[in-house]
Amino acid sequence: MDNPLGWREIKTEIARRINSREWPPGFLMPAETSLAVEFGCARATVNRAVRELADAGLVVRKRRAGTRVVENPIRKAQFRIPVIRSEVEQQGKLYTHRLLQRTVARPPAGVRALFRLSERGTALQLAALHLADDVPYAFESRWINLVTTPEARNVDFSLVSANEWLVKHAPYSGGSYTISAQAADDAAVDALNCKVGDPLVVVDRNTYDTDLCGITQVQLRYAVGHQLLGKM
Amino acid sequence: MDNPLGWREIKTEIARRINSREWPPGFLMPAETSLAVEFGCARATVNRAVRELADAGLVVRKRRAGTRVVENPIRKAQFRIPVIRSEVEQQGKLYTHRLLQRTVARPPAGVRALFRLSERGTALQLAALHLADDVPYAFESRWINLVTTPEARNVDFSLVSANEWLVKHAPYSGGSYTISAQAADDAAVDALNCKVGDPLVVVDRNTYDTDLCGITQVQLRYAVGHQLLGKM
DNA sequence: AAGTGGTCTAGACCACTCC
DNA sequence: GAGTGGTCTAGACCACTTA
Repeated sequence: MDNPLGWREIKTEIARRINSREWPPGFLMPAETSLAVEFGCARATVNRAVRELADAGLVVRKRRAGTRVVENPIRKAQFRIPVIRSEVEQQGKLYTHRLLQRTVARPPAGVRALFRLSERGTALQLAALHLADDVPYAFESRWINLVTTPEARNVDFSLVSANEWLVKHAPYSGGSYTISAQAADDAAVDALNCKVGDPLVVVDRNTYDTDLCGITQVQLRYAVGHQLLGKM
Repeated sequence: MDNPLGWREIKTEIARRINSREWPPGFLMPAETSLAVEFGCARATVNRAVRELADAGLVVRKRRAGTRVVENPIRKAQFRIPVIRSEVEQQGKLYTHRLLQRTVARPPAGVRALFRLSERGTALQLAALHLADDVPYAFESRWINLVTTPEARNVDFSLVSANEWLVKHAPYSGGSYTISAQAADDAAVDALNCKVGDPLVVVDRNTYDTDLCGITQVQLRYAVGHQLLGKM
């Protein structure tokens, strides 16, 4: 060993051995202590490197059993869900939004379950349009839980978009989403200025607080041709 | 302090303070050393906790400047891109696939650039259909770089799907993808047994080796109604 | 029973950046 | 110059799992 190796270099070197099949799928890697000797560093440094590889899904670690190169690498793709304003402004465009609808109503069963509401419970329903340089960008249909987030009742969502307000004012712990393709219906046609039947990227998103009680449920229908970008 | 606190508990506690607005957006957090004193642990333990929060995008760390609660939390969503076989089998269905086309041809300009080919260079072109319980699941159109992956020329992709083979035999360093919604064209109609114009979820994916030279380019068109699931 | 990874400690040095 | 996070060390104990 010439230089003191950092965890990044060790991680890269191990990743190289895995990619080059020097350590093929299923291979049982040397223990941390052995690697520490090989690389001439402390065990903690190796640990950091291998832990990152485990986070990335390249290896699986088990106490006593050791670290194995994964058989079927399940790649974890990441993509960022920014506030739409940032997304638009990063393209160098002017972001605006329009509140189309705001009512307090009884939500459908799915949302009711998510919010843990009784059959007669109500929630805040919003519809809004996000625009980039005055061109429709995404059409938002949202329910907000007034039990977990009562302050939302008095917010003027024509001034602040619900997304931005919630991000700054609602507690947050996690969420789930689904991406699908749907044909534009009449509401979408009006809002997004497209034709009936046009294929739209649709993102449905649920957000939970720390008790896993639903805070908000939102459906975003993006304008025709929109692409979600990601990395692996 | 009663018990010795682990980094998970510290991470949870700090996340709580951020979610509860006790430490609002933009707030300058105490330094690691202070937190170590408060929590009665070593600085490295606090470091681990705060580093994870930084990875999750809740705080931003800068040397000398300290750690700040982020203003516009950009949530990183993750979703898994498994081998389609696993995806189907996890639903308790029988996975099969059919090779529809296999040619060596001159790829379009986009693929040529990705693979760093000359104008007259060729690559392997595949079309395949993935089925779940004999029902069309996804239609795959793929180009494979025969420079980076020459062994692909002699593989029988009617026996092993290209995805599975590449995952096990091609070096890998990274990739990018885009998700969009597209109307079904004639080819998709034939393969996926749908109607012309039906909205389909389409995933385009590029994969690179360690030199950032393209290995494969693939487009997956999922059957009508397919949803991609993710977590945040 | 033994060997693995998971975690923590107390200390150290360095790189960076703000003052 | 001084204070922050980034990293590394050498050692320790523990939890877990397999043999």
